[in-house]
Amino acid sequence: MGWAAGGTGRNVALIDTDAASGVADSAIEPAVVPLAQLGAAIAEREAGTPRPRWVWSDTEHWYPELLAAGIRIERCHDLRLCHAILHGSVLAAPATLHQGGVESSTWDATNLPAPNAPPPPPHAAAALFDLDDLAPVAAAVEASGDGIDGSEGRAASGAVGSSQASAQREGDPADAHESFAEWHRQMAASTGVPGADRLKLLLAAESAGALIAAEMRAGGLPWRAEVHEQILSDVLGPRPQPGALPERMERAAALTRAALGEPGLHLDSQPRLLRALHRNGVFVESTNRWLLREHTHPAIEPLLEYKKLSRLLSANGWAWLEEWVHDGRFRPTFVPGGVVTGRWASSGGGALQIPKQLRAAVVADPGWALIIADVAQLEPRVLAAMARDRSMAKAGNGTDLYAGIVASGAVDTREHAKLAVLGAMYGATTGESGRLVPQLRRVFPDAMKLVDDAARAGERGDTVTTWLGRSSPPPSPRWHEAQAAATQPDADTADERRARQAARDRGRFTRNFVVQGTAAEWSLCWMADLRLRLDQLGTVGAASGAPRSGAAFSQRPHLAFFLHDEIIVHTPLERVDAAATAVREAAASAGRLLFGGFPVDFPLELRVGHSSDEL
DNA sequence: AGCTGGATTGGG
DNA sequence: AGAACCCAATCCAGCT
Repeated sequence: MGWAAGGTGRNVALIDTDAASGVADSAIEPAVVPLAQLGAAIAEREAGTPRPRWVWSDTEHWYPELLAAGIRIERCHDLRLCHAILHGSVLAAPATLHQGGVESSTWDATNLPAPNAPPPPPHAAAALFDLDDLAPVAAAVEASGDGIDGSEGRAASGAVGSSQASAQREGDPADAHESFAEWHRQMAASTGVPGADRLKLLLAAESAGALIAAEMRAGGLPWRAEVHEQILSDVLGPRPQPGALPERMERAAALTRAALGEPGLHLDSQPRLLRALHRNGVFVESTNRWLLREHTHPAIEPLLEYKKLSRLLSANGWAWLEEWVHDGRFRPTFVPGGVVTGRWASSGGGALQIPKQLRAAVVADPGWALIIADVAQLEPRVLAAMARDRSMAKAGNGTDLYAGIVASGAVDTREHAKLAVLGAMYGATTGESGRLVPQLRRVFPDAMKLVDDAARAGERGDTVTTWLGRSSPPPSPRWHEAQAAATQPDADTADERRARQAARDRGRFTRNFVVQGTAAEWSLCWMADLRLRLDQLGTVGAASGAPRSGAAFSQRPHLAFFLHDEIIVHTPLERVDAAATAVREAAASAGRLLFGGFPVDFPLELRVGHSSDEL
């Protein structure tokens, strides 16, 4: 069975996508469930076999409340994220989604054309994570008026009463029918095209990522506030009164001001600080740490100390702790697909920039452990697999790809191997890295051809596409203007220089895009696969007490953190070994999902322990 | 008062 | 040390 859900009012409409398949949209009558009973309705269908794939407008909108009620779902299709992928992808059949003038990369139901794509063939939504998943569920939650009872099969249209409800119906992207129609369009766009399998895998992985992001926020990263506070007081001094600076900062500031002979100097103002430095004979262009370090004035050392402490205080000080850590959990907001390449972004809490200094605050609960796993040299391994470069893949057999590259004879030291590989992926042209790249090109021509081709495509203004089908954005109008200006008869050397510069910049972007984006896809598959494996390990002990926030994770191993190529799993001690095995197996599985039988290793550095500091 | 862009520093 | 790619968060300056 399958269900679509949508809506933001007091009632939620569910469409059985199997029953509705082949039925004209106007004839589809959603089952209406009061919003308060949505959790129970979903939980009931999740308990069945096979479990449905929920199709909904936006995981971020629907899932947190379900999680708070202790309800998890196994799989979904996130229309917003998938629309963004399909809208930009050169692999997707364009007409189905682009028709009607949808320009925004964000799915906006108010701009969508009337559904005109034929209903997908039965089971079209079966995704690669479960080829036997023949039961997509579209869940459309629909705003409607008062007095609707929840009997299945009842027409939602009869429920529209108040003008407020009508207004919500008109423009609500979560509307059941809109969701159902958009789902049809997305299936049409991703079915029967070359590369459909990859695209479907990407849509499934992206949607799983949306579930994981919500679950990680709900589950949280175990964070000991008292350990964090101890670090702060050790480094900054005791917590100051509001408005006052911590002792150590105050001292560093005073020493700096004294050395500069300006007792009233405001150190946080770059222009004023710069002028003061100049007056003291320190002729730096900026207050950048590396520039300052080259000078020997007595103000430099305390100033650098002040800047370091200031950073800790403002980014991860007591205020951060109070805002982001509650009940022993750090709950950042992860933003799947938030970066053009497909990497995740974060919003609030600075989840992607936790300084290593504070890692000691990440401590497992009593009776629990942390599993911290990261992939060694993920991006070059992904590159080797994409390019089917067997020599480079072979260099990555074992644990250290850079050592393997040295063994291949391309370069002489591990440090040079690292510089050469990073230079190849980032497009270095100068410096030591730039000089080493040609040596790599000689030994790994296939891998280098892939990134070089991507760079040339970008320089031409073409889009490039990741392994699973996420395409780079096209060049901006400004970019085209710069290129056009350089080809005019009256173009001067400055025009030409600008155009060449813009082309090269874009070439470096597309060069990196294919590798970074495919690495992000590997990580998504790793996590999505791991999530299902961890769920199969089941809960431990007896669930006790009433459901509370986070109850969905209270007794089971769960993903607690993700950062590009690293994950942290928080697990009951009884499940440590099984969870660690799952982490490894999921990595191997991700490699097979993306690259089939191509012989490429993705070795994990995997540590198990109580505190992330000791690991 | 609120926005934008620059500078800086943390992460991969 | 960095460079070269992708970011977020903070503070400040300068603008409307």
